Amino acid sequence: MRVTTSFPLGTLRDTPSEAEIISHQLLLKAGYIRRVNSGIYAYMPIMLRVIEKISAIIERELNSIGCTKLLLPQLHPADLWKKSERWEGYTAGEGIMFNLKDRQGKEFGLGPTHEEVITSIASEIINSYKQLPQCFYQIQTKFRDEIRPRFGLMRSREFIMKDGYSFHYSGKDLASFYERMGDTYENIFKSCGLQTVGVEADSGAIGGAASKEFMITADAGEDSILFTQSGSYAANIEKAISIPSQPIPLKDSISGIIETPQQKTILEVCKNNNLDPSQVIKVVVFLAKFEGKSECPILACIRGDQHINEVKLYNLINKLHTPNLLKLQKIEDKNIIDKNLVNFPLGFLGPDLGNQTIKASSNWDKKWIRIIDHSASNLPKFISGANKVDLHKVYEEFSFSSTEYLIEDIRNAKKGDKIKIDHNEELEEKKGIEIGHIFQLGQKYSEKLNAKFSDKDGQLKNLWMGCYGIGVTRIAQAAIEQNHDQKGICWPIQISPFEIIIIPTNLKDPIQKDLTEQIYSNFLINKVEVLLDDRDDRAGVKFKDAELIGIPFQIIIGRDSVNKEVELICRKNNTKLKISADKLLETFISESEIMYNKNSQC
RNA sequence: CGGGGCGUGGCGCAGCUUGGUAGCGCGGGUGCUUUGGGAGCACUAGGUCGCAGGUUCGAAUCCUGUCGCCCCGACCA
Repeated sequence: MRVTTSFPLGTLRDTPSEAEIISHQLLLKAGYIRRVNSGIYAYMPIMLRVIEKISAIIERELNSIGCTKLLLPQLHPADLWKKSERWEGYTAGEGIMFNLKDRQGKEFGLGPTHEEVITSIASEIINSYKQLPQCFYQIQTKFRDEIRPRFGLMRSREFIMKDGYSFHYSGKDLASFYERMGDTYENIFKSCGLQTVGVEADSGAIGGAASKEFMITADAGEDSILFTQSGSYAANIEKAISIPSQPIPLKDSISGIIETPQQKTILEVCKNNNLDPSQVIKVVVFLAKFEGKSECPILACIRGDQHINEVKLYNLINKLHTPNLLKLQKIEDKNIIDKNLVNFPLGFLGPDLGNQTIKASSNWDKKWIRIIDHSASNLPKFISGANKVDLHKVYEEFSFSSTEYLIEDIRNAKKGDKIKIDHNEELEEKKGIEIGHIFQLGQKYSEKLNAKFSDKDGQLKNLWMGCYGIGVTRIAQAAIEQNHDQKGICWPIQISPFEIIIIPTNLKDPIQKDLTEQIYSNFLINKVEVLLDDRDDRAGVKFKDAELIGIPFQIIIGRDSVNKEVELICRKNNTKLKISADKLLETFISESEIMYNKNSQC
């Protein structure tokens, strides 16, 4: 490709002010993407090459384990989503599915994910266990009406994703395929030249049993991951399970009511009364809103030095109740409290708060759902609110197991926690960018969409399903977050738009020009992905642009052309090799091979 | 949705307090010079100052409304 005639670069001198994180700034400045609207981007030619590189790697690896590529529609009829009971959750309120009506008033959604569509189609073509297992995938634009799009392609409203769906005759077959897919994902990311970590994950709105996320570690990441140094454990903080530190026992001498005027937080209570947070149980109130408008108030209790994990709490409540849980929110708003609760001493709540605090006129359920975390359930003696303003009290021999309390894990694991009692390894924390996620869906969708097959015994059974996503455009940006320097992008060669860029420093010099053309055509003939910067610009401009766009190798053709000598430069570590033009191709091939094999090290 | 910030040429910004011919740097075009690290000189094109009302002889500037974007949070794959 020639910059002047077929491949305009569109680099910018200044960084557009809208970009905050480095990878987003570089994508814009180096001319890879242009913003069209909030969370909507055009992929420029140079970006498309990166996308196609990543896609090709994904296709190669998935095909190697027998997956089949197809292309599904983006307009999804509402009926399908109503069958899976996701329509309301995905469109109402803060749902993320764009939706619209056709000229006849029929409702449609723009596909944010494709479980419904693929399941309904698979059920039509899969009749017998003999056709199983089967895995279909596509690489296509997804639409999500994110509440707040941000960081360029990291969280955009329109993005390219590889999504795959597998079908099985048993949970066991699904589980083994899921493991295989996990290995394939590792290969894909390694083939892209990326460092990733696989972590246990919450399965979120997609639902299902096991799920694993693949993260690129980077400070700009939106997720927190907890892991042990040895690699024996790694999980998203939403899912991570650990052992909390030991509580400090309360003194025997303390008992009865404690006056705590204006002390509404754990910290204030501890500071003023010489207590440790681990001696306190905090009571947090939530409201669960279910599909069909029913609402239940929740008392969630946890040791004072720990934090409630709202994802765990959400999943727990969703599991316990039949209508789908739409929303879980903390009750803090005074208007809501006044309307639904009476004698409600917020800030001084204890675990024995009575059901009579819920007003008869409220449309809430008239009974608190009571949940306590393991960290607090067996404290023999603890401090908590006395259910009266400005008072706390010492609870002794309060038994959660004999009351209406559910004892569950609703706690955020944290840095420094141990993962096993007899083990000294402590959890560490890092930020990560989620680029892949695999799920064992089980039979959730096949049940709802009536997707059945005949088993060996002739009985109709629900298909077992898995689903597997990779954020293609997100990988591209995350790769930059992981591979850049002060000058610009340093692509891993595996996903770089070109392998090499030729920079003639002065095209008016006929010797340089001839040598440039000769080298360029030689590279083309030998199928090297080469970009020729044939602009009539000063050398400095071309050097800067080449560094900015981040192609791993540069050939500088300059003064030494008279002697048929050029320079070969490695973008990443800036090594320069002065070399005869005759040996250029073979040197490049061996150098680039090293780079391909060594995961983008020169 | 709550809080904060910003809308002025392709990009980055000044001008607004105190109303009076719409500016600067970069980028674009033409010409000459220059040519290994974002060149110099000269000429040049390009803007309904987000939009709509209002105040005024006169509004980028003041007032009201509205739309959009960015950041933090809430929320969410």
